[in-house]
Amino acid sequence: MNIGQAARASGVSAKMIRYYERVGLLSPAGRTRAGYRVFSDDDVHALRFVRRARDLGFPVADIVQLLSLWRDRDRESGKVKELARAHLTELRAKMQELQAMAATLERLVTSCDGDERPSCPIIDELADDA
Amino acid sequence: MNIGQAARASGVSAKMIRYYERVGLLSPAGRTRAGYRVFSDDDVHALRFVRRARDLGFPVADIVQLLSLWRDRDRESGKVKELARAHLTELRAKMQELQAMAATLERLVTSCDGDERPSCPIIDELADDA
DNA sequence: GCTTGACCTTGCCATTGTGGGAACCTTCAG
DNA sequence: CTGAAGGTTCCCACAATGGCAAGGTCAAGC
Repeated sequence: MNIGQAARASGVSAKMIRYYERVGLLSPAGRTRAGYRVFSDDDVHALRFVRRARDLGFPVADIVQLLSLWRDRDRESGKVKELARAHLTELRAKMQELQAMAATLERLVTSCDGDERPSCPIIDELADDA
Repeated sequence: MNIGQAARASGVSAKMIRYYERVGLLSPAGRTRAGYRVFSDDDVHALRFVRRARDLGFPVADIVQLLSLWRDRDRESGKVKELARAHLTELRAKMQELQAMAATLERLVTSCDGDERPSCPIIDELADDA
C-alpha cells in the first residue's frame, strides 16, 4: 500500500511518516519504480506502535528504543520498564511545573476584582519592585 | 547600562532580551554611537515584568497584552483577569493531558515485572493489534 | 600608545513535533 | 487523453531558548 493508505490504517499522518523515516525512527520504506513509498502490514503495525507511544508522550528518541525492544525477542522487560519509569518521572516533573504556575495564577485570578477599574493584583505582582 | 548589566539586573538573558526586541515584545532599545544597546532602569523594570510573566508560563503574545495593560493607567482589571483566566485554562488543559498519560503509564509500569524476562505488558499494550 | 580580556554586535544552527504550501510527477478512471 | 487524486521533495513556520562564530568596542594595565 502507499503512504496515504498506511496513514489512514495507522493513524499517523503521511507527513509524520516521512518525518519519522527522515529522522531514523523508521527504516526507509521500499519504493515503487516511480518512487512511491510502499508499506506492508508490518509497517503499519509499527506505525501504530509509534502512534500509541506518542500518545503516551514518549519522545521520538525513546520510541527508537521501544521499537527495538519490541522487536527483540530476548529483551529484558526491565529495560522497557526503566524507559517507561523515566518518562513517567518526566511527566510528573512537567505536571508539577504547571501545577506551581497554576496555583500562583489561581491565587492571583481570585484576588483580582476583574471589573472596569484599573486596580489589579495580577499586574501588581508582575510589576513588583521587590 | 548595557545589555549584560540589564540581563543581570532583570534575570533575563542577553540573548532573550535581543529576542524579545526582535519579536516586538520590547520596543527597540536606544544605542550608543558604537551600536551597543542602552537600557534604563525602566527598561529593567519591564524586563523583570516579562520574566515574571514567563515564569507563570504566559506566552510572549500574552505578555505583549499584559505589558500594554500594565502601562495603561486606565486599564480595566477585567481584561487582565480575562487573560490570566484564559491562560489558567490552558495550563489546566495541559495538566490534564499529562495526567492522562501519566495514569496510563503508571498502570503499565506497575503491571510490568521489569526483570530479565521478555514478557512485558508495556510493550504488549503499545503493540496491541486491536 | 598598545595589548588584552571582557563584552558587545549580528547571524546561523539546533532543539521538538507538527502542519502548510509549492512545484512537479504518477496513477487510475472515465 | 485528460483530469482528479495522490504521490515526491523542499522550504517555511511555529515557541522559546541556547550555542557558536566572526568581528567591533571599551577599559585597564603596562
